[in-house]
Amino acid sequence: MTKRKFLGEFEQVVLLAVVRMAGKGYGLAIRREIEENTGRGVSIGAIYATLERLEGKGFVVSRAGKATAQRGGRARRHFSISPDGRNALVRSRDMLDSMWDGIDLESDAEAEVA
Amino acid sequence: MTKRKFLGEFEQVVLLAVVRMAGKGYGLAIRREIEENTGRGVSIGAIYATLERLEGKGFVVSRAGKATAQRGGRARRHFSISPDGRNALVRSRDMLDSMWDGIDLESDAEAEVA
DNA sequence: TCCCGTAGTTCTATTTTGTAGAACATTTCC
DNA sequence: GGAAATGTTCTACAAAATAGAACTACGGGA
Repeated sequence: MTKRKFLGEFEQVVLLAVVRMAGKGYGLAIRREIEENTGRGVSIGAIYATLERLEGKGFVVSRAGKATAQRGGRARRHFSISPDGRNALVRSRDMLDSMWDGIDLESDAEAEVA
Repeated sequence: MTKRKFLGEFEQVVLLAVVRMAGKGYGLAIRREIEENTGRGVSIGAIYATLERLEGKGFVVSRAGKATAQRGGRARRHFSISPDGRNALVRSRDMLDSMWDGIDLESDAEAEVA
């Protein structure tokens, strides 16, 4: 029961997609958002599993959309980020930033050690 | 055997620490580097497991340090990043950056949806 | 010499995350 | 009523994260 202190790699991505969709995000749309923004292909199962976990941790909240919208198909489940989710995102970003700080990978200045 | 396209969250951190240590990094020192930079406490087992995995993927290389150094204790195992590791780091960073692009979590401008 | 302390790495175990895709649900339109 | 469209849930499993005990190896003193 080791409580994690930082978001997983994919959790960050999904949570950011939720933020981007500004409350209008739902499974398929979130997947699209990620694919369009990053070119990264993801399965729908991966999206929901992650969303589910994020909800369990209180980082997102979901609510059922109106069933009868002007289209065919099942009702959407909309997701939005919570204050805790926002904090988690910032914490993860800051942590990574502090590790990146001062690093310049392009300049070939890697020290060699005998 | 689903080949992952991006580094895991902790893999990124460890790999960055390896870069920071500029070839002089080894297990305990890498742990210290992470803890000092981020305040994040990590077990030594976590460090080695990740380093091992990274090496298996060809993202770091390790070489045994001189056994008889001017100190007690076992010989160190030094790690340095590989060109592939550098690419992986950049890819992961860019992917996250593209998701963060345009987002401002501080400004309370989250849309509410009815 | 042998024990102790120090410095490091390995090993063992387990939980959490990440991943895919089939199955299932719900609504519209012919 | 059945097909097509749109979504979500379920099932399974691989990979990553995590902890800490065990083990290894050297130096220094009694």
